[in-house]
Amino acid sequence: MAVHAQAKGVKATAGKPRLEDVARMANVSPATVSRVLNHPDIVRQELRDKVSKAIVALSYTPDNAARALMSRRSRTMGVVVPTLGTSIFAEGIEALQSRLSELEYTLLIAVCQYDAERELQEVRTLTERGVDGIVLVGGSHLHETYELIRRMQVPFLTTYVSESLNAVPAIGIDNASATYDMTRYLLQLGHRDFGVIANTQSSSDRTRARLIGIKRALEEEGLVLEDTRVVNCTHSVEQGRRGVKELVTANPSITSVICTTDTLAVGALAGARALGLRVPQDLTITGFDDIELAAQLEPSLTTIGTPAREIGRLAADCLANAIAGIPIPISTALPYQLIIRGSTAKPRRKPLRPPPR
Amino acid sequence: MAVHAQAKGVKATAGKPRLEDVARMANVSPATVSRVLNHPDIVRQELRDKVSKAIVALSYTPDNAARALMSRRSRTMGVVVPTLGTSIFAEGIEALQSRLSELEYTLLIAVCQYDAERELQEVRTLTERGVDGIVLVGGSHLHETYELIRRMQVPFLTTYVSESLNAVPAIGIDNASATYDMTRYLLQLGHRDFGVIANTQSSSDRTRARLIGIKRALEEEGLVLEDTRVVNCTHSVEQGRRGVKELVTANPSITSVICTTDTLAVGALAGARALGLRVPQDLTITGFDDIELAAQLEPSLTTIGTPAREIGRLAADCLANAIAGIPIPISTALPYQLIIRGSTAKPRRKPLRPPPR
DNA sequence: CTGAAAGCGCTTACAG
DNA sequence: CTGAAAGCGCTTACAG
Repeated sequence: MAVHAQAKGVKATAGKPRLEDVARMANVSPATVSRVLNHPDIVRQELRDKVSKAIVALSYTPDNAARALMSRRSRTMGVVVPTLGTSIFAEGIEALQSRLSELEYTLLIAVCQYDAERELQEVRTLTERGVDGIVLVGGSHLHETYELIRRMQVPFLTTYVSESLNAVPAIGIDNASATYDMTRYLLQLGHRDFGVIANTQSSSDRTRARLIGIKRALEEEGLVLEDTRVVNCTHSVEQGRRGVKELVTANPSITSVICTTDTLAVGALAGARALGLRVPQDLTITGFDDIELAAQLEPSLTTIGTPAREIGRLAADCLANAIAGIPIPISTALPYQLIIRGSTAKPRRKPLRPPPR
Repeated sequence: MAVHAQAKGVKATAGKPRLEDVARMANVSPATVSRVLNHPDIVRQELRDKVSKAIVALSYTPDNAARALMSRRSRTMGVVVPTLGTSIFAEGIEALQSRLSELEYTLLIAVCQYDAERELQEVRTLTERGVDGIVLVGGSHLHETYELIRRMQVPFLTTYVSESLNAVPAIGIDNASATYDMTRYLLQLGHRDFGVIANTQSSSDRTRARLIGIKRALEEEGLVLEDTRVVNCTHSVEQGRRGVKELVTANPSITSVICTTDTLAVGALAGARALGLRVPQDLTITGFDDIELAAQLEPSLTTIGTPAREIGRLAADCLANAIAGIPIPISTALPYQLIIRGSTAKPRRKPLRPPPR
């Protein structure tokens, strides 16, 4: 008992100051200190000043755990992204965090490596940590993930796609429309003989939408994209490199290769080079995302620009609004950009020489 | 009063189950449920099973705010990075988060854009959120930042540099030694006439160390790096582009340009191209970091590889260990790699033509 | 090994 | 406008 009391005594002097310490110093009740912190307008000026002084004097900061316990609000949001290695996700997160910081929220981040099970696990952790809102990427998630978040009764939105699924608000771009535009541009250049490299193994909904856009544009011209013209793969530079070889070997008449991401296109560029093909003279190659690298490559990459920062910033605002009772628009379609650079040109006239070596 | 009671009744059925609900269902005291959760070994098997079943039946998850309030542990770590736009930081964060997740910690992330004031502000937020540990990048931080963290009495470490400052444990590489090796390699190729592009405006300690390494190697050969040979700039591709023009214009005899980061080197490569200079035939250019882009450029970039993933993973382990009472080594120097690619060659024989256009 | 009780540091009806 | 009191959902000495 005596020991306990002493321990408490030590704590009071050495430990972090508590609300009570501020109250004592300012000669008011703890309730008043709390009010100064949370609803300053309902406290008389005089007391407000006394309390403020005491807070500064003790350099008091409220304990967030206690605060969260009472208010049922952690002032923390959670996000799960497939990876940070792609600059559009890195940029989006950066903007999300910056904006949240301005709104006085912190950001809990998790990476799932394009693995839906892992995403569920991370979402579970986030909900257990009591986040006030959740941001995911894309529209394909495990059923349990949706359920879990719904049970939490927490604002939730999906990013990088504009199409809402399962009534979850979405902020992003119309992927199908973007690849449709890209394909129309290539058709206008005169291309009729296409190959596609698509990371269908992962992030399935965005890739699927991108494939749909390509096919729609081709069909309008009476062209059909045969299965042999589509390489399905995972998401890596290496897969792009392999993909272009596969396509050109199987279909030497191909003049244009559409990749569903820039990462794949970077690989395709390298693969074309390895085959002795000049881009864009011998082969046109396009990407999607406009990663930082795209403009710096030789040739620079024709691609679709995604407004990643804008997505992140908007996501932050929408979550904060939702908590304040303002509903999140079910679908927010942001403008994308068709960025024409050096990797696209009119189709070559002559057939391809058989690959050297 | 009646209303209040009713509200409570509703809550008990509709809201999240609490520890007490589990206890009631399992016919034990709340204390026992808590023990099953935290110290299962001191609970009799039979009760343990009953409690476990009740937990599953109610799909109970403990409230972290309450838990944190009692245990003084949030099971959350915090990290502040200069940016996520550089792949080495993105990779490091990814590895840090993955490992923390395995250790059942969550990660609060903040970005400071190379701004020390902003870093302090974000650290302040992290400490107020009650993180159990903090990771920063590099060794140059505001005095207040160190003080703040010290007061928090929370494990703290610095990453990407191996040199410990202010007694803060460091995990990273020896930057000076890395650029020393790089410079020696260039000297061995025959270069004697150097220029340097350095982002001295930001992340000062790492850049400073890198400059020191360069100068040490040169001095050993009796060479001096004059001030006109060093372009001081901020961190962007554009600055690298500008830097190389400045250097070559002022000193046409330069044969080799050392950049303190890959981002600058990417700009330098583009700048050289714009000047009509071939790399590496006319000009040798080197970077630092081995960002993803480095291998894909044309020419590919000679650079220093930093073990970012390893740094992140180790940081997670060290923080967790520190909480368990195992002290963090004051300095952990990880191996870097000199990666020789296509942007470096022997110096040209002839003087540079005056820049075309 | 288990339960009753106190308490972590706050917030917010309630009563003045 | 302010204070005394209850309580948020847990954990952990303490006593059995």
